[in-house]
Amino acid sequence: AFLGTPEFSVPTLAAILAANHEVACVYSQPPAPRGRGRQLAPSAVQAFAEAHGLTVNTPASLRAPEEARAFADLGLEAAVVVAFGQILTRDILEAPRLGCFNLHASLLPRWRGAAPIQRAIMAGDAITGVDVMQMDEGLDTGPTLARASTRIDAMDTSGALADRLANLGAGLMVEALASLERGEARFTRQPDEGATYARKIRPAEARIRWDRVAERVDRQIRGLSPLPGAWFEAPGLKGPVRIKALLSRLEAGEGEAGEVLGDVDGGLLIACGEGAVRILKAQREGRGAQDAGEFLRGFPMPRGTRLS
RNA sequence: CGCGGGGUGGAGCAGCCCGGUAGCUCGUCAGGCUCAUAACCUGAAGGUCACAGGUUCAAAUCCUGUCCCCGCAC
Repeated sequence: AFLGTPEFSVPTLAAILAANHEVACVYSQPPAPRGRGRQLAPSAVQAFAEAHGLTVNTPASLRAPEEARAFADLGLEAAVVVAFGQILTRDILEAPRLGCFNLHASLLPRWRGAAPIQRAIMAGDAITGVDVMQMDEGLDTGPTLARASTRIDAMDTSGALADRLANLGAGLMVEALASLERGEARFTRQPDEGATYARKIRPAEARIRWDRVAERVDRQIRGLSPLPGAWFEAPGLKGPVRIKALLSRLEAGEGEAGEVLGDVDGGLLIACGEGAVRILKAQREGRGAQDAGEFLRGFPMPRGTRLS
């Protein structure tokens, strides 16, 4: 069985299918009202699975006794879990013969939890990766059996990194399953040392504070891009306008925190508490994302403009 | 029926409230200046103002409906 929900989970499911594994059932979070208009929409995994003719089950909770029984009755060899969104109880974890295996987007034990990709970028990590672990009842604490890593580039965003890790992880999971089938999987207990918790992103964290050092602002922008998007306010014709910064680069520069230092070279240079960042891609409310050059043509922010 | 913003020459925007010459930045083309230039100057081309109805002497602008995009909330 495969358990997953968002876009991040899809490459792994696709890779498992491509490797000719039999997928008895796909579990995903139930369709929820999302987006504008509160339309009921299926998760990315459900949409993909149904398009490939797989059986999809979307229970509100796998804790329900009948759901747990149905899961056990599948008579699984193994279950693959990628960003499913529900905590699995012991009876679920022990139902498949080999157990449940989770793909997690960090180099464990660092960044256990909900938002490992964003947290890694925001913390300025130089390297991150994906781990496959045997799930236990703790939060991302199970013994690992496979790992792949990737560098975090100076201009990486969470979106780009998530794509990379999803694909890296898909291949890694297939390899891990193969080693399990051969009985050659070797498990490594996670050390306690270096464990950190990747707390879910709170809305308040998305607001940019220009009085912080540039490194931190830059990481915040890239770590929260494209979702939820780090934002600030700029003076507009009809009051303050909320602007999301979607891509940035560290740059030299001095000035009052939040002061626009220049708008040349196709990017907005803005002074931080220390140093400066150049915003290369931005989006104002009600509009689409644009490169800095385009953005500034429609929304001029001359040198000296004060941002908050 | 969750709240809100937007669809205007190739790109990005203003104009809409207070109906009546289509404006700005950039790009394109031509010419000029310059040792030279993505710089500067001059000129030109290019728009059924998302779509369909309605009101009006007259609609980008007011009213109704449809399609698409986006922010918040979720």
